Amino acid sequence: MAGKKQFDVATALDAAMVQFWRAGYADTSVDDLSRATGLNRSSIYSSLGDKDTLFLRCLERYTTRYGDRYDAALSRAADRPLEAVRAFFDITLERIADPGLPDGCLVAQTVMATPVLSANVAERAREAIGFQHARLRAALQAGSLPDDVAESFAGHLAAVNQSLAVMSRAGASAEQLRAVVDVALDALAQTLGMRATAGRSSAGVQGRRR
Amino acid sequence: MAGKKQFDVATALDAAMVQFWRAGYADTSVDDLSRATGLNRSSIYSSLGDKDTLFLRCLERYTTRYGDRYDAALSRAADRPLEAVRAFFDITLERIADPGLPDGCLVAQTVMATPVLSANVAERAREAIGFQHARLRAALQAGSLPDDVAESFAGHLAAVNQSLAVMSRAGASAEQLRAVVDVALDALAQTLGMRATAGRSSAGVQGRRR
DNA sequence: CTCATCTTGAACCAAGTAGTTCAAGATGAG
DNA sequence: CTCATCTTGAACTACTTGGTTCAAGATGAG
Repeated sequence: MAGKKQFDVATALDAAMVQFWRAGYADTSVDDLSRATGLNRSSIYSSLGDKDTLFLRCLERYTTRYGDRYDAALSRAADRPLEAVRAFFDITLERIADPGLPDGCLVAQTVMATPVLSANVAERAREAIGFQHARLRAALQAGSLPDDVAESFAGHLAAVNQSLAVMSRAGASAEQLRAVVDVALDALAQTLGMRATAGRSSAGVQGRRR
Repeated sequence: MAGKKQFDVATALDAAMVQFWRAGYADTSVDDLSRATGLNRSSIYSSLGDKDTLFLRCLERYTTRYGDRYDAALSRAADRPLEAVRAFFDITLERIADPGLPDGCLVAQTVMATPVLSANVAERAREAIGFQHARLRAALQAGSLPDDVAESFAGHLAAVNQSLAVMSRAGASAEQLRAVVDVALDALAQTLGMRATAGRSSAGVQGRRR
């Protein structure tokens, strides 16, 4: 298997991303990456870069992939802000429920390791959290919330979203995570001036599509 | 400095705890611990145990220390549930604001590293989160919230508390963290049947005592 | 077939890792 | 002063880490 052909870089990047996502930067050796991607050490080095740059590429891959989905979920915020935010959290909940993907969140994982990571990596992770906050604020503003309320609520929702990463790693069930989100959604429904419950249905085990 | 005298084990444990807290298990070498405690490698090994047991001792130290404070804060939940929960979050916010202590939270840090930690350690960290949930639930029940509401709200508040660890590592300011908490407190005030705002004052830079 | 191209496995290196041992020295109790 | 006790620094082992190099081989294009 050599010659002109090449392995699928996208697949390899996904595998590396999942490895970093699961174990974090410090706890994944280049050997781990080799095993995860099925690529040789030298192949990784030559075509994926060293550990640091590879991690950066994985982080970027992660943030743009899910960032796009979060944006899509929030796109209907102007019409139906509550539904939009619910869809936003569904992205996270479904990702966590996906058995083919690790628990937690690459960004949360990376942010927590900030004190021992390179400056660029730490900055990128912080940036990702900032984006999350910004897109939630924009959505809430579009949903006709006053600027200051949108600001503080967006911060709260971004924090709750990150908390799901921690709680999922702590072994919380899908229902428990859903309950965490539902309380926030109820609060949002309240401040949006609605009276209907925010859909804190008995939920059941929520889908595992992805 | 030898003979019959001995160094202060408590101080050394605190130093080791802070080191683990800041950098996490994987990213602290025994050399780091030696530097942090001022103790020799062999002294650490002989009187503090190997890295794993030392970490466990630090985790225990952390959870009981702050666990006691959380309990104290929630002790007035029966009379004034809102104030009690606010005091609960103040423990966390003051800890984060303390310049002599790392950002984040040892428990959150540990939980996030669950997939690469020893089983006992991971279990201990999960347990700590469970305790947090339990003490919040008990407080809300004492505050005369229905059992099911107390249950889900406790889960939410425990999650928000953990989110502060993530957000502080992401560089959030004290005011931003306070805002995250205030939204949750507002929601709690609502479901407690109160109408007064939950004290979302303009807060100011909150104290740094301890 | 031929040859340029790419991948691979293995080896290597310097540094760091956890863990352990021990002689030398400092100290305080008697 | 004497001596048992404790700490210390250094050294050592066995292993893993990230990073790099390179000859051998497989492959496909011409």
